[in-house]
Amino acid sequence: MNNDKLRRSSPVFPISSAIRLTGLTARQIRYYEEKQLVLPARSEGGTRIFSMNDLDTLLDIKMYLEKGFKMERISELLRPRDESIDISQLQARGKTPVNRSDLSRFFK
DNA sequence: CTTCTAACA
DNA sequence: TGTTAGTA
Repeated sequence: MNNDKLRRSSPVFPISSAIRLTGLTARQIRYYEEKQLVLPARSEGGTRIFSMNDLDTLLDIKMYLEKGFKMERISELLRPRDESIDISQLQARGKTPVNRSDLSRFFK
């Protein structure tokens, strides 16, 4: 359903949650935002609010960096996640959407 | 919590 | 290039 897409893109987590859930540092997360790899929303006070999609993206960034990918390459791999792009469009491009909102990803 | 600058390998 | 310390 479309409700899933909405829930997954709803900004709800503060950076402290993102830090604990991804194992990244605040600086790393801000650095990735600076590189446009993640685009968290902002609260009224100016703090970052992450959606589940953002957290998934951060986990992917972490995984790809461990595999030695350049960030430039990672941003290419992550681009298809934009909500403006439909799954059918992804398939037309020969790219497979990753399972999202799988909480087991946050634990090892 | 934020932003910014400078520094390191 | 990716990350960090120190700062305000």
